[in-house]
Amino acid sequence: MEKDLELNLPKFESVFSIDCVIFGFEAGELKILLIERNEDPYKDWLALPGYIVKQDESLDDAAERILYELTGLRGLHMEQFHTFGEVNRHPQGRVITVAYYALLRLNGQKELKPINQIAKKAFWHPVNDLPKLGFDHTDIFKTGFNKIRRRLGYQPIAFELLPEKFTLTQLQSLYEAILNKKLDKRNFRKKMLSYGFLKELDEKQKGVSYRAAKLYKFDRRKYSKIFQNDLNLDK
Amino acid sequence: MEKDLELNLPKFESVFSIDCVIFGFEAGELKILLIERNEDPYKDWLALPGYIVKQDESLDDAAERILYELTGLRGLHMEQFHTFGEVNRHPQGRVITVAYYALLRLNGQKELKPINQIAKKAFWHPVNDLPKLGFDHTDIFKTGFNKIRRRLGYQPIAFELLPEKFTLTQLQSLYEAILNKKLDKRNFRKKMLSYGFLKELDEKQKGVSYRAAKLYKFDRRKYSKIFQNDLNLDK
DNA sequence: AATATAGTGTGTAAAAATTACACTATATAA
DNA sequence: TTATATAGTGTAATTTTTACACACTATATT
Repeated sequence: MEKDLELNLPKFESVFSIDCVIFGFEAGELKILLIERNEDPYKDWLALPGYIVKQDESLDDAAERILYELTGLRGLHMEQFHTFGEVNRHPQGRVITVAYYALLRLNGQKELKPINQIAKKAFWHPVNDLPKLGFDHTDIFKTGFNKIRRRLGYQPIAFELLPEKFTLTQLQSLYEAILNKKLDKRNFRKKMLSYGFLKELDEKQKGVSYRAAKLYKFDRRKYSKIFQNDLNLDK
Repeated sequence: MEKDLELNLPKFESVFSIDCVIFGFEAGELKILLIERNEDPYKDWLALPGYIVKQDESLDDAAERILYELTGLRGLHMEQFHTFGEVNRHPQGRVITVAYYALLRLNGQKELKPINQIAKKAFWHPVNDLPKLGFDHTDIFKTGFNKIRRRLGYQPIAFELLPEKFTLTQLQSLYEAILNKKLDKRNFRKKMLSYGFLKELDEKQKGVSYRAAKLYKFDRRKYSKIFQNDLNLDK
């Protein structure tokens, strides 16, 4: 940690903050939401969107507010995944941070506009080839990425990253991006369809210069029914 | 939350604490470590072992210290599993708590002796039929129990609860206790042995009034090798 | 010494899930 | 019309999971 970052800044005794690891998927590529900081410490550095929790708000509420203020995004379903509490992780003193993640569909992205002045700008960056980040945010990102990779196996998180209507190839390439490996097309389709929670639509892809693929959507009702059975009808 | 608990106590603005959900297994029964509090708020109530983190210690260090001071236990491998941060979860003000879990073998338990005066006593209590706990500790316990239930499927946590040498029946009844369902004996053994990380010893159970079972131990080296392969040699 | 008791230890066949693998179909662009 | 780029499809072999019942053995009891 750069020691000169500490100069002339107030000291914290006991503060909690939130940091957000927000994934997006676009053009077959998995991305993460970063800000350029406009405030010390780490002014002008790239970092995860994150800030201090207020006295009278829950962690979940703080996460939603902070993400909104720094990036203009709101209404995401975020979940905490780890709390980082090393003594010297923040140059101004003792700050522990609760890290949240969310997944977001990036179809035809509106510009990201920070609401307050803490962030100079907010933007999407591919998860591969991530730049150096302020604080311990590189660690936080890595921990979060491992978490969603795990979660992909037993929770329907992929659909949060796709447009409402998607092709099976899009779904597969998302899985491949998160798991970082190639999957077999026929086996992937067989398996996904066998779950029974994908609804085939009477519609096809448009605007492509090759055979258009069928569109599907995720049927959350059916998913819940199946998932509940898994939990309750245990033998 | 009982409002009169707030009377005459100092107010906290911003404090972090640790709470510990420690599981033990004894006589076929899964237990959890509780204390009887000797300090307001919730004086004389039962609660999870937990207390406030100091300025100059990491969360992991705090967890170890606090568990030791309240119960006399130390050297456990603890891991955080969730952070609880509702605004009013603590009657004295804003306290967020990072919850940790650990698993412990209870073979021929030495008495539990709190080191400082925060806890009147510490004791093991069966996880079924849990009494009412102070703060939001019942929620914390439930969240922790669900976590280890999940983790049982992909991490070798069961062995932390058993003595070094154990029988397959003991292992099975531990799985049954955590998962809260009966398993098939032959299938369970076949599967466990097929992993190849259980080492059969040249030794048998002693002091039982029936055919003595073979003893096994968990071979962590072999486990690591297998587990690493799972992670790296992905197709 | 015989017997009761209580838990140990073992095998197989059927069903289900997973894997590996390659070609035809179709939409658009040139 | 032809080139190109992706969509869409089936099967056999292998592996994993499931369901299921009885003989064995050490001790305790009579």
